[in-house]
Amino acid sequence: MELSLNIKMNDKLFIRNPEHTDLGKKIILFSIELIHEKGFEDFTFKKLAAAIGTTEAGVYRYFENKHKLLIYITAWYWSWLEYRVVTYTENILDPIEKLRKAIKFLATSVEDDIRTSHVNESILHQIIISEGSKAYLTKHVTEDNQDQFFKPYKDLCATIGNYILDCNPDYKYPRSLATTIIEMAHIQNFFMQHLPALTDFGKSKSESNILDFLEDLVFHAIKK
Amino acid sequence: MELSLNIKMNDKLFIRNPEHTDLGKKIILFSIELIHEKGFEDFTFKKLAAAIGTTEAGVYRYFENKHKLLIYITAWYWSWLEYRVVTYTENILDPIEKLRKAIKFLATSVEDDIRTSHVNESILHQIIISEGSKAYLTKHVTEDNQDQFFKPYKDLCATIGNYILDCNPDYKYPRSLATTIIEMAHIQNFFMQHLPALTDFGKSKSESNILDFLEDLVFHAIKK
DNA sequence: TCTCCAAAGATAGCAATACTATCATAAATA
DNA sequence: TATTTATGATAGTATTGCTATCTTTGGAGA
Repeated sequence: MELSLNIKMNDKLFIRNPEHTDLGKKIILFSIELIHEKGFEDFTFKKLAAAIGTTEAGVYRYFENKHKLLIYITAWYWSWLEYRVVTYTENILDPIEKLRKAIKFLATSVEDDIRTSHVNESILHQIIISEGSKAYLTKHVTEDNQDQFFKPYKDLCATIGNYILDCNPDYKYPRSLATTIIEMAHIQNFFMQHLPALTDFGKSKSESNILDFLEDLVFHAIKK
Repeated sequence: MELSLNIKMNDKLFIRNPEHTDLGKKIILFSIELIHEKGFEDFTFKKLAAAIGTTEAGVYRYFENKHKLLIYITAWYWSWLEYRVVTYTENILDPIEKLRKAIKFLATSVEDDIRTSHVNESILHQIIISEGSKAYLTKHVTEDNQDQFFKPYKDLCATIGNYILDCNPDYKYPRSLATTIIEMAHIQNFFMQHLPALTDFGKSKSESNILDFLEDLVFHAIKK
């Protein structure tokens, strides 16, 4: 039996749907590798084309520019992550345990998901940490938002926000706490790796410490 | 009486010290305006030179590239902010009140500081929110860190971390909580302005709500 | 007052980036 | 078999991100 997982993407993000063709899938696969290797600023469609063995024009047939491609892969990540969080927590009845498990999904590295052959989730997670916020930190965030590019992130935020409300219906900041968990999971991870003086995890450099910090933060915040 | 405030900057950040000349000060002043107006990606030294009335080569005599200039202005901001936090909280004896005041400084917009004629702090604050993290979200963060470019941020983080420990010496994550306050003050502000569904402040769009959220978060976290 | 020297202006040039356009060809489909 | 559709191959253009060189100017020291 062959598993496969398909995520429906906003079709304003691309010119031609990369999931529909071999070249399209290669563009996704190699762009994740190349952005991870060079960083988003040094990543170009020309280099991507060379890595794939196609031409620059070939890539431009799929994506308008590299920023749209970044939004595409970050949106894909949020969709995939929410799918995982929901799937793996749906049979947990205790809301505290449910939220705890969700935090774990948000704050922990992932193995490559074999159901998605054209995406390496492990590297993608690293990209989200280092480059993810560049998807929305732009002057055109409002137009991009009107085109619903950030809906997957918002959906995840709403889901986690509801988990928080299930623990404490009176808590006043469920969405802001949800984004705090998500953003801090990434930022503390980046700081731990590259600017350890900005964290308390410099010595061990272990993800489990970030998890402890976030759990401590969240469960104190929502304590009745 | 004329006030003036001078912040000593890491001299690896520039080729020629911009504080020493008229043109240098103009570069700082106009770059803050232009980055705010166009966003960092669309900001170029050519456009900056045109805005100032000098030439591209003129700007390159002060800064190696636009990324060094971004690090310069963010580092300046962190130094200036720490100076303010320390100055305006040093006579508060109650550690809880001291931390509360510090959070207010971190999470609230500023008026232009008249003691620094070549910097508009109010616009600078907006830049830090939208572009600040791009200073360290690069592939060369490690080299930049070795050159001590992020020391002002680390110093601020250590200061706030100590305020936290003054409230509760047993709290296990003072630095991570400090960066959480600082980063979330900015991210929640950005989300409130541009992606309100990611926060609980979309309706009022008021900074005081962010402040309430952060205070609630911090004082629950460090409660003995 | 002269000199000289640092700062700035003026201009040129070059490789890379970020695209757009056109034409040919191969494979899939009707 | 005709005709879309995807890709390949190639060219071209404006802008970006620099570096280099030569000239001018305005003050500080002799």
